[in-house]
Amino acid sequence: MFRLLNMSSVDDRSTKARIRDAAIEVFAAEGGGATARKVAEAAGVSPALVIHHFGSMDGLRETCDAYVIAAIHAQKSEAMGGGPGVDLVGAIRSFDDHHLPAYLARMLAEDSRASANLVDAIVADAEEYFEKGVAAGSLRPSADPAGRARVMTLFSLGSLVLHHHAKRLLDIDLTDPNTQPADLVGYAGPALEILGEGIFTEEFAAVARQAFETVARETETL
Amino acid sequence: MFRLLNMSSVDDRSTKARIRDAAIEVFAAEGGGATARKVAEAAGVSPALVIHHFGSMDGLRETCDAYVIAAIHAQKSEAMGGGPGVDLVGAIRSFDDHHLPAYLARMLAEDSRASANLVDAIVADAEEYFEKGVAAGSLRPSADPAGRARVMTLFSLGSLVLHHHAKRLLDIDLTDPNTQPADLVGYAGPALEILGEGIFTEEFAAVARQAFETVARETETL
DNA sequence: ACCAAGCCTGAACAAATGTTTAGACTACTG
DNA sequence: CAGTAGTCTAAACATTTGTTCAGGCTTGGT
Repeated sequence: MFRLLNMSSVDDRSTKARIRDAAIEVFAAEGGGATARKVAEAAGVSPALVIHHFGSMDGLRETCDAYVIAAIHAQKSEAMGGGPGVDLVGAIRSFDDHHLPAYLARMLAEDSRASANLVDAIVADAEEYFEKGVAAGSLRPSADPAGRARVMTLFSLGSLVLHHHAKRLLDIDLTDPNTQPADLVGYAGPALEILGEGIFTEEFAAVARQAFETVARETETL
Repeated sequence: MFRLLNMSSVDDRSTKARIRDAAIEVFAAEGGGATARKVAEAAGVSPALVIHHFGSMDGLRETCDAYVIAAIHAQKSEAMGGGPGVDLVGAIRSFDDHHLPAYLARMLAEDSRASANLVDAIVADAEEYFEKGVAAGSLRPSADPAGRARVMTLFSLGSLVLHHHAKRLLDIDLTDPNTQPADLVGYAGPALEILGEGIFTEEFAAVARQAFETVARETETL
């Protein structure tokens, strides 16, 4: 009854979009425990309408997945433009919607095709960007550029997935777009140190690498 | 009916232990979608018995959490003895039970008190071990030892949580205890490079650090 | 041989789930 | 104004969930 009033003055999103956003919020908060009724309540509609618009809960899930993936791809080019380039978490954090990074964190921890495709795309971007970094002289060349990009992506996204622990350990909310750079000191400081000079001494790194290669070769010939 | 025969010749675990192990397997595979009936089927018992032994599904979950935590603490001292020390994933991978690392990965992604306590304990160990590494000359000293240990733990555990992606990207199963060192080349190689010398060039690391500190200080004084 | 105790199951239960149905209300179209 | 399409809800549906109940089977003690 107040639909027109509400839509024009308060919320210009379509009902379908409002349900989708509510679903992202609920999925982010409750994970697998999200139900059609919880989503409906969060969106202020009936459970039946949720199904009506998305066919099924699986359909809703797929829509949410596709939406966050699209949002990431839209943000990507912008995020890739400035900054140090390796600050993947920072790029993800800079979404308009607060609940999107948390949804993404849940999504990454699952073994779905959607998350696989997304990670593959992120890795491809990282690889390309690392290449530019090397050419520009900001990144060291690597003996295995593709592998380095992959492992670095695992590190970065892993931190995002563990954002609850990051919050507790470092008092930093990696999913909050309102976090200021100053608040990131606890994470960015050590990360910058690790990625700037490593953590191994040169002697130990050499020894470890050699030991590793030896073991690898031994096992290979078995 | 064949209970005694089975127990003595094939499986000497108590029925309760068998249910617990089956539960770990199901939880690891299905996550939140694990049900009492699936656990019962995996254990070869009735759903009623699952509840009889553990009171409720929550009770079963708590028992499983406590069990893997105990297993980790038991493994810890052994794992800390040899190896490079930073190879947290390797230590976790070396469990007897194949499904334990996968269960752990699921557990870490959740915001439970059990996972918080576990991560805190792992961080404490890492901190202590890093200290020894610095003293022994294998690890560089850090401007923020505690922070470095925390961020490194996030990197390591994050890779474990994302083991599905690691498997796809690097063809490595971080949860499989049977993985040979040679199979880890794709992960350990880049990781060793990153942690050995960093990824930033010295010039860029200096610039980034300075830029970061400036921004942090600016925001602070606002 | 009897009894008590523990292990275990099949059947049933209430609650919650995703989904369907029937219909009310609104808005646009001829 | 009639009608048609779209939006939305209340109620009901079948299914699945965790859990309970009553009782059968085996074991061990006396």
